[in-house]
Amino acid sequence: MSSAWDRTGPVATANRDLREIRESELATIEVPELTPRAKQIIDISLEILEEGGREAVSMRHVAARLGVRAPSLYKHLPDKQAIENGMIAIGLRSQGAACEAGRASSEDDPLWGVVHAFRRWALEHPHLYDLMMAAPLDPGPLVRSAELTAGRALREVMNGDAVAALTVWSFGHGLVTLELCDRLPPGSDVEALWRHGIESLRPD
Amino acid sequence: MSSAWDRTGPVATANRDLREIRESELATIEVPELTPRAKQIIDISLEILEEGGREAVSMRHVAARLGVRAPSLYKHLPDKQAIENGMIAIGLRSQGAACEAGRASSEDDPLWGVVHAFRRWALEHPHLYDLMMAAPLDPGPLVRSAELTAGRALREVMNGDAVAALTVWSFGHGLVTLELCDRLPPGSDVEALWRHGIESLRPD
DNA sequence: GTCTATAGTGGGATAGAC
DNA sequence: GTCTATCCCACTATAGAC
Repeated sequence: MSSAWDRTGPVATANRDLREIRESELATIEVPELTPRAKQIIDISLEILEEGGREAVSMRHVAARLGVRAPSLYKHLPDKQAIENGMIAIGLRSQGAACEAGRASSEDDPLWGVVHAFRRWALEHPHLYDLMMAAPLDPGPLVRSAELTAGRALREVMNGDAVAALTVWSFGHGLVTLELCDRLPPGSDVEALWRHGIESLRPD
Repeated sequence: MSSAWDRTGPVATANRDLREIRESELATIEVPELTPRAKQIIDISLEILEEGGREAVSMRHVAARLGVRAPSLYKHLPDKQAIENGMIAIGLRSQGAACEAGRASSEDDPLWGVVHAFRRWALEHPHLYDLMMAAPLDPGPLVRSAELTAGRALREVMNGDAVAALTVWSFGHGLVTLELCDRLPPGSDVEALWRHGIESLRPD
């Protein structure tokens, strides 16, 4: 069974740029430990989310798939928000790892490697992407450290240029959202949109 | 199902002038009339939405603000989806009108006029923007015609270039969404992000 | 066109027994 | 750690009286 808690390795930082700022914060965060049972509950919730979307995740459904009753969950997690935060943290780390892998596997064009991985991950996890992106993030250490991990590959590949990196992120987030919501005109050449956007925003 | 989609057919829009395609479809759509009472219900729902977000809009709340009971609403509208479609249609038309006004009031740089109006409208109507963009649109004529109206100014200002227009839309939608969800790093120069993105994506 | 009454379904969460 | 029982909440929607 694949561990949803995989992390990406450390990244070398060079100058005083966005990379260094984020890395230094990441180093100060202590992520609280979850019990094995709590992790299991979150993994099961994730399965239900990816199958049925956000509304499918209820304490009753999660408990049922675990073979217990809903009240039992409260012995392991304080409330439903804790489950959601756990799912979001896993999603952010998974997305970050995918982008990092895309960067590493595309040495000649690492930006495109990251972007392609970003898009693929979102299309493969539409409901998790929705959960991750639809609301402000919980400021707690669990989610916060995962958030910093998620953007690492893009920051790296944009050489820590904050404006350039956030601009590419905005474009990619917007386009993948339109794709997921089926909002592009029928017959649109989606690949051409990605190419045009990224080539226009690529740093010189 | 979708009579509006069927009129256009699966046309590849990528290499054609998006203006003509959309305008010709818009001309064929007959928007169904709503009774005055139905319009009033939708307007009240819109007030509640803008104040309290999507979850605040329930048949009970809408009815309460109208001074009636929830079951009475069903004499004027078939179900809750009809209310949501009405709100979405109003939102799309309002956004389109704002962008059109922005274009007209910025003769020297109409693209920037549209983009600025787009951003301002979204920041002023965050919950309505969320409702409009968070899910696939109902294919019926009411929403469909409003959708075509919404993108008119941007299509015009991009000279009907579908790829360029949709790329700018993706960027703008992504960035304004990140703004609304408070997902940009603290201290980000948001204006700089808009400038950098739009100037990079602006057609020559 | 509005009302009362209600069906039917779902949700999060707690208390206390075992 | 799990259970039963329960609370209280919310929601969409329908039937039928007035």
